[in-house]
Amino acid sequence: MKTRDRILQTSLQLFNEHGEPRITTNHIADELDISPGNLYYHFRNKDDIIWLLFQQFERQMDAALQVPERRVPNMEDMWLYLHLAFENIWEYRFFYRDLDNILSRNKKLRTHFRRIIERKVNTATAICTGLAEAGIMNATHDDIAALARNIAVIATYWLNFQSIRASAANPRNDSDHLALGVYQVLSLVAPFLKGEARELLQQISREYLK
Amino acid sequence: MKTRDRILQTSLQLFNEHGEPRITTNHIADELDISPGNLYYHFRNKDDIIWLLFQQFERQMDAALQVPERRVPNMEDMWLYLHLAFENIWEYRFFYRDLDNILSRNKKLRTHFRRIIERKVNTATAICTGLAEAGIMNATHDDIAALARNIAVIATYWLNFQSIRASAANPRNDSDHLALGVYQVLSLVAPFLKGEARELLQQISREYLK
DNA sequence: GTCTATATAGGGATAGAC
DNA sequence: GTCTATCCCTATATAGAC
Repeated sequence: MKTRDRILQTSLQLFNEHGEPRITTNHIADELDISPGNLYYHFRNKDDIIWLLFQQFERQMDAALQVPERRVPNMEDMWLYLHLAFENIWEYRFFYRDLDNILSRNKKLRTHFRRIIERKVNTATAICTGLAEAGIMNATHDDIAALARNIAVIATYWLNFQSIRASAANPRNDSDHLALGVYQVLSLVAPFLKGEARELLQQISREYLK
Repeated sequence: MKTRDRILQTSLQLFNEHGEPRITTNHIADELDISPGNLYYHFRNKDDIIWLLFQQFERQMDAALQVPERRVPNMEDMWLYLHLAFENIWEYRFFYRDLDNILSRNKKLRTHFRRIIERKVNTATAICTGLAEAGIMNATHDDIAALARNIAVIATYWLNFQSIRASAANPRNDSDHLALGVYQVLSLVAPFLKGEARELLQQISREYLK
């Protein structure tokens, strides 16, 4: 594996574990048993590393947020869709932990991140509108607008919320947090669904949280 | 006004405006036209200032999160309740901007903040259970549990979410952000309400967002 | 209570040898 | 590509005079 890639990989891991502001370029170099000078041969500065990591994240997120099919999505689609998004966020969670801090240092990154947020809102709106038109969902235009914003907030901050709540006394493993996040988003949508779809969703949720 | 209080006030203002990590003790002293040494006469260190500010916040939040009356809360109660909570968060928003960062530095603060979060969830649960028992709300125990968590997430992170989305091109004033936050939370609750209560809520929301 | 001066430490980043 | 050595800067915090 090339040194450049090892730096990226190790940075991601350390950032996720300890938070980006606490990890210095020296820490990264130490962890890799390379010199700080070597690190600066491969990257201009710390923000450069972060930018590269962000681009990886953005590519995966763009892929995850696509709604490829033309048909109206069903509940299983939504489940899969959310799961992919949450896994991605989990993989690059350092980003979300210090979001304001990181975005305020880098204008380009801020623009791109905002685009991801808008895309979350738009995709959620499109799916819900599709469900409403198909007669599966019962919601007005305003309902859907508010719902889509709430979906985006939960999808963005759920892991942060959990990491504050989670206590050492009552540990859960990582995938539990993701599953609960998906469940929380689905429970936002559920009350707007009509009879059968709603029950199907509850069934999936129960299965999922076991 | 005592120097000690001026330090607290100015710190809060600078933290809110620029973010706590970017404001040093020197910045605070500069802004007040006092020496750094003077600042350290009044406070042991920066975390001491933050802790004092947190205690102010906690006191106000505890007051806001009380559900004093014994009667079942109506929609206007909820509106008022949420509004107080959001105003409080807005006043100490620096805290929420770099939440993980600040909590990871101070264990005592983490414990207390977690308590506030739990209290948000519990109060939301209590109100919803009250509404359900009064026949105003239609929701199972599990519905309410998920709903209360979502309410807490939106109430905690809405302002962060807005500050990322808000663009310089389309400025809104502060109170608009707060109002929209209250609306977002109410729209979480609305679909579980029965006929009249739901319409009353929509009416309040419309009035509120004008 | 307040100031000036300063110690200490750490992070970001570069120069130049190998 | 990689290392060693080092520079600069900034932030926290203290000592001691006034």
